[in-house]
Amino acid sequence: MSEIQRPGALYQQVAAAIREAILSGEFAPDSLLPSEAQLMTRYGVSRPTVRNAIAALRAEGLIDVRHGKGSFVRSDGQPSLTIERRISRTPDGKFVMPNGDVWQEAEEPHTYRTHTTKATGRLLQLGEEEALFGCDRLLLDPGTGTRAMHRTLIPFAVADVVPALAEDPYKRSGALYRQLTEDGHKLTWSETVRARMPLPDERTTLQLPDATPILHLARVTHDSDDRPLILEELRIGADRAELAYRISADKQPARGTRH
Amino acid sequence: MSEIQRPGALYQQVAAAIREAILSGEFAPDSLLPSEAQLMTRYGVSRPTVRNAIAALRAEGLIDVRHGKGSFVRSDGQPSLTIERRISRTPDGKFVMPNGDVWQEAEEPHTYRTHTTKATGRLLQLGEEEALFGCDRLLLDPGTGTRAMHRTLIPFAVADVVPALAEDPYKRSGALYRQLTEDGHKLTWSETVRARMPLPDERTTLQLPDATPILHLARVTHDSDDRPLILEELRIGADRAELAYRISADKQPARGTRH
DNA sequence: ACTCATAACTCGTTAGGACGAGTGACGTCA
DNA sequence: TGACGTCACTCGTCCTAACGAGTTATGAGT
Repeated sequence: MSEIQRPGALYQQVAAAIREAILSGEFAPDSLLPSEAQLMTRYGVSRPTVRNAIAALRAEGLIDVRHGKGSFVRSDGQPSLTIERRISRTPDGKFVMPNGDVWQEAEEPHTYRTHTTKATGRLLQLGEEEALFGCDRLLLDPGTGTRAMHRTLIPFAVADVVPALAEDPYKRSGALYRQLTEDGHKLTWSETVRARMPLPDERTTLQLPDATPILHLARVTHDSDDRPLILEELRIGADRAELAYRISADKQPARGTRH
Repeated sequence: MSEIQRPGALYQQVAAAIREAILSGEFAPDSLLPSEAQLMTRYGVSRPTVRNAIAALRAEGLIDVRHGKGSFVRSDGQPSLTIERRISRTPDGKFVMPNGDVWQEAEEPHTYRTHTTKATGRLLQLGEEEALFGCDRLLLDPGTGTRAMHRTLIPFAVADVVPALAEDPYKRSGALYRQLTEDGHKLTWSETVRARMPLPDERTTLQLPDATPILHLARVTHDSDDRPLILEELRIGADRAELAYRISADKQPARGTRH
């Protein structure tokens, strides 16, 4: 029967006590926490209060709760998959996507036609409602079981001008890059990284645990004249994967980047 | 009185109905949702059920709830701050950190001495319990009000060998890089990006809304012989900031990256 | 017209109760 | 011995009830 007094609401005091016990190591990772009934008597509170405290800890990603079994301290293990966001070429000029070979396609790719949104239009330097080729892939890393959602978007307007893209806009990235390079294009890439909570369909598709954000990457392939050719998006659970970049120190002065 | 029947629990059906209404535009961003009492009569359920549904939508980051006012549709605005993770040099060799000038120090830096953990030791290619200089900064972007937590870690063992670091390990990054370069070091950088839910102290320090993950960056500065010199960590709320990288296509074959 | 107390709304917290559903151990029966 | 059903334990869902606390509009009083 621990005494609690500190700050604010009862359930927050209970949550703080449990959190402290976890972070101090009293409850080891993967170990079973006391049941709701035990916590009720231990802190002298009602079940809603205990459940409220547990809900707070779940939202922090500190514990996992399994129906019929109990609450477990989540092991804050490192991500098991490091995704190198780099593009390499073998001496004979062939593109090699780091990690590109480990990804399998868990389903048949889904190809479709769509239009730019405000967000995708901005990245492709287009207005809204511009026509696009779209291709969605569900990728799977058999080694770790990690899943990722991949999307390729190519504007009609670009495919009209670039034969390599009109031929088959639904190729995989490495094939597209190679084709473009063979046609004489000098490619550059820029990538933005964001994180957010998953929508329900992303949560089920990626098989994410509670309180797990997703990393959302947007990679734009540019031509030598800085015209955007391809937009690729990758969504992946942040519990299993991390991104790795090599940072280059170029000789040009930095430009302003706020927008 | 909308009818609901679909899947699983009652509160999930209610949550799905509200979510659908939001995503379909029936409830515009920043608009006020019906109150709990109204939702109770509208769906014919009790208050706990309504609150459970609302809690689910909060955890998804879809709505914000303000005590005494109501629930509001969160505007899924783009991040207002794009952080260029690039290192540039002016023609005379001076380092320029993109965005480096916009950051102010919201507090006096906190310097201390600590030891490697399993995670930081791995990045610095050291064992555990190796002595480190530490410096924590709370950064502030006055333009957007965005806050970020920055940490610099330098091993004693490195400072012993590299005079530029022993002199003052608590300088800001740009000054450290310049000093090292003047001393003849050829620097390279690698960076890993992860996302996770914030701990309570991070949540308050960074002033984060509900269901907002943080982006966690770890940048390692390497010497020309690939020895790690400096580890920098940056933690920032994913609601306000995104990261931008330029991806280089180098000529070397890719190495395996799984670990 | 202005000030300020009150009322009426909002969500937040806590309690108590009841039943459903997943899990695993135990014991019975074949 | 083995299969299987029961039971006790876990968390999940749903309800009623009451009060606290923040916000805003209303209206009375000055």
